[in-house]
Amino acid sequence: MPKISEARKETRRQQILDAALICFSRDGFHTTTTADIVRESGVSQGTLYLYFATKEDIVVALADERHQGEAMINALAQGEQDPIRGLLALIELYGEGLTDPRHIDMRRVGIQGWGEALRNERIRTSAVEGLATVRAAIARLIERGQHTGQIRVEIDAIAVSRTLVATFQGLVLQIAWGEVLDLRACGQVVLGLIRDSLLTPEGRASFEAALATSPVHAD
Amino acid sequence: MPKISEARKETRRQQILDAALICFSRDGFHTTTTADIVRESGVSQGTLYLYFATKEDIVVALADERHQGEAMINALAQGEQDPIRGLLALIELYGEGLTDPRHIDMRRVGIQGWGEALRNERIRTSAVEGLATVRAAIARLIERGQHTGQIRVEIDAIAVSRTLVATFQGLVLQIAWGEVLDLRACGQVVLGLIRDSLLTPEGRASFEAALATSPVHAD
Amino acid sequence: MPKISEARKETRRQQILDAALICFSRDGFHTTTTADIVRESGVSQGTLYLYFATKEDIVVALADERHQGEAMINALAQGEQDPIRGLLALIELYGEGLTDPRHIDMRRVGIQGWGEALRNERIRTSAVEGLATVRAAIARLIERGQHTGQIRVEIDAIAVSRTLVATFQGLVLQIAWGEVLDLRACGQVVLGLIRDSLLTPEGRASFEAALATSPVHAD
Amino acid sequence: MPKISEARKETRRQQILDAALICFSRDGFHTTTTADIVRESGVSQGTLYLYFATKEDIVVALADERHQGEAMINALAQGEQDPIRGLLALIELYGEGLTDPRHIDMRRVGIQGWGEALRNERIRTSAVEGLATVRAAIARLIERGQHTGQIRVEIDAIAVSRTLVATFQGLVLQIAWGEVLDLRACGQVVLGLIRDSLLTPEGRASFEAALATSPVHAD
DNA sequence: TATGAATGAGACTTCATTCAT
DNA sequence: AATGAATGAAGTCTCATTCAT
Repeated sequence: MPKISEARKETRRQQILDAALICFSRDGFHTTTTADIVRESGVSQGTLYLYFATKEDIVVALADERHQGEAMINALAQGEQDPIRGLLALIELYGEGLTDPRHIDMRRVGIQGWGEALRNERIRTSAVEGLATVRAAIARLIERGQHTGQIRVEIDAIAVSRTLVATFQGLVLQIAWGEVLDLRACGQVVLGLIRDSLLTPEGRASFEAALATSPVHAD
Repeated sequence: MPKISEARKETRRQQILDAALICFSRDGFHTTTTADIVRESGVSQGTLYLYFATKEDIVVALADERHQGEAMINALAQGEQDPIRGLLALIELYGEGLTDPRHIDMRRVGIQGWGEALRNERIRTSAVEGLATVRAAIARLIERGQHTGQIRVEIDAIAVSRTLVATFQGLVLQIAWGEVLDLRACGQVVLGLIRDSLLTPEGRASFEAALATSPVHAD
Repeated sequence: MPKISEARKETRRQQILDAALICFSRDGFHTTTTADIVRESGVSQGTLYLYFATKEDIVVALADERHQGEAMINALAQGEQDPIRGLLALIELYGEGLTDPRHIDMRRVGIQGWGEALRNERIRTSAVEGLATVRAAIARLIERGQHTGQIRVEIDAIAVSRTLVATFQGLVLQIAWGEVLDLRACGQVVLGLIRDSLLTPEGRASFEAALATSPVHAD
Repeated sequence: MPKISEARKETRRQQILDAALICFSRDGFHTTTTADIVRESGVSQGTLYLYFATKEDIVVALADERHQGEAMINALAQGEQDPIRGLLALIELYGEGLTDPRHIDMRRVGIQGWGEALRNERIRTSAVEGLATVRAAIARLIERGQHTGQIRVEIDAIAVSRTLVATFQGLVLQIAWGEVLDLRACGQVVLGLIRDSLLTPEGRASFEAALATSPVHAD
């Protein structure tokens, strides 16, 4: 029987992760010391190691946390009946996530994680799974669109999904660097790709209809 | 009159940078110790600091070196008379650079640099300048294409260039992670965007002609 | 509530300072390594830096510690009702301090500090304050003696105090160098200065009386 | 037969010592690097070691150089026929040396040397010999005064000479620390000691006569 | 469960000295 | 005789982790 309730334990854990996110965003994984996290979180040095075995575990835990958010977003997109609508919903959601100030630390830490993932098995696994989840969601939407005749059958769903995700990743990076970019205009470029390159004439009709009822406008 | 020729000095410097690139690619900036670089390069601890004042200076020097390569590639692209041909040349060159095994360490180190750039002024400057160089080259090609009537005038050249660069960045990342992706197919997606979304009917003629004489095939 | 009592903490700190004093006396500030202090004190490298932020801080702390001892000695001297007695008490105390084997390391380190004080603001401040404290005590005794008519009014109290302190400093140095000197005889020279050059006839009476009840004999 | 003339060699050597003096005065022995001396002197790193085997040798050479100056001063004092005049001449000369701006670096380096002398045999030897030279000169003057009946026979010549030198040392220190002190007044204290405590009535007559023809005035 | 003092391995950097030219 | 690039030992300080309380 635990002396401390499961809920209280989770609160503590989250308290540490929140602090770590702030530190990592500000100073990077390696420059951040456990002492920094301790200071930021208000727990003691010893307590930190009661919840995480190593500093690396904190990094991994944060990577996994990001992942969860992505899974949620996708579920949302798959819920759409019309695959074109689903695609647009996904783009819109990710587009919003790109600039939402509440996620700025997450995005910054995520970019650091890209580098870590090159050499850290656990982090790469986490990153690649996140990538795969989104990619699969997009690919499935495209395949559904091909079945419904809205998307051209000769389109390589995998390649498109990879490319779209790549574009998002690059935009995340540029925004995090403080580049001033017209995200709306970039979104139009992506929508242009979909409309002009992917869709069949029937698909284009759904596309226009979807845009009319969506905050993302085509021109 | 220097006892050691300027050339010899440059060789030494490069020797250190080469070693550092290998180490950084393998272990990351922070995990790599100066002792590692010393071991890899064959120079002594003291000599290392004869050529670079701090470890950070080595990182920055590598960032700047990458940058130079990019400037060269762009000059190449601007040489093309036909803007569409120039655009395709750029895409082809970067596409090749994406998988060229000689640059694998550079790409891995570059990705680490993305994270550093978030917090290190000198590295961000270097990274952002590299980005700007490529972006500007693409934007100029597009604008030239708009003047020649090959590219639709309502296209936002800046947004397209940013988006294209973003896509490249994302693909660099995915490839570095060891993701197995059909780069040819992804290239087709990008070419599709250009052909279907950017070009005028006249532009499309140049496009087909250019592809016919290029290693990147559309079908 | 601290896990470790304030007293225990102070003990640790003193333990380090004691070790440092021994090392500095033996090897000098610059030749002494933190490893030496660690070895001598029995604490670990890490612990050393838990109590002192830098090696220089240890040096400064030792300088300040010396200072405190001096303040105490002076309070003692000011307690004397008769200024002549006070003066003699001071001289006697300092004379004893000159050869007391318990303070040998302090004196040696103090001399090193004289050199450091030339270039180190914090150490100079500490040294100059110590000097000023003693000087002021002597000057005040002299002024009191002038008011009571025991010391000639045309005497420059400040100059005398400075000169007396200077003499002490020089003797400290010579003794530390291992010079074999007859400290009793040197004391007589100083007493001679006071008796013959400073005192009024009335003062001389107190002087003789004071000597008769003091361990320093004029014979 | 040397390739380089003895004179030119000596010039080089002095050039290095001059630079070292400046560096040591500014930064201290230990903080000064051979690179600093090289920079200040204009010779090369290699050349430095052509003239001095080790950095310590430079320090010792400077200590010995100081020493020579002292020997000269004393010869001057011993030239005086009248021992009282000689004593006053010595005091005057040293008093001037105390503030002469041309010797400021020498005094600062000398003070550093006091600390080094505690642990470095060669430097202590040099320092102690310098001290002994001056002390002996003063003692001899006093003994001569005792023979001529100008100085009281019960005076301990050794103790007085030690005490006088000590006073000078202390004043050197205080001045080097930037203490604002009335050197004239301090000189009067020392003169007072001599006149009131050391001299016989006959001696006092010579004393007054000497002062009248000297820049150091008693009243 | 919580604390925070203690640890010690190891990182970066400096610098006196050497030696090939 | 003169140079200055090269060396590598050693120094200061940091920090992830442990453990007695």
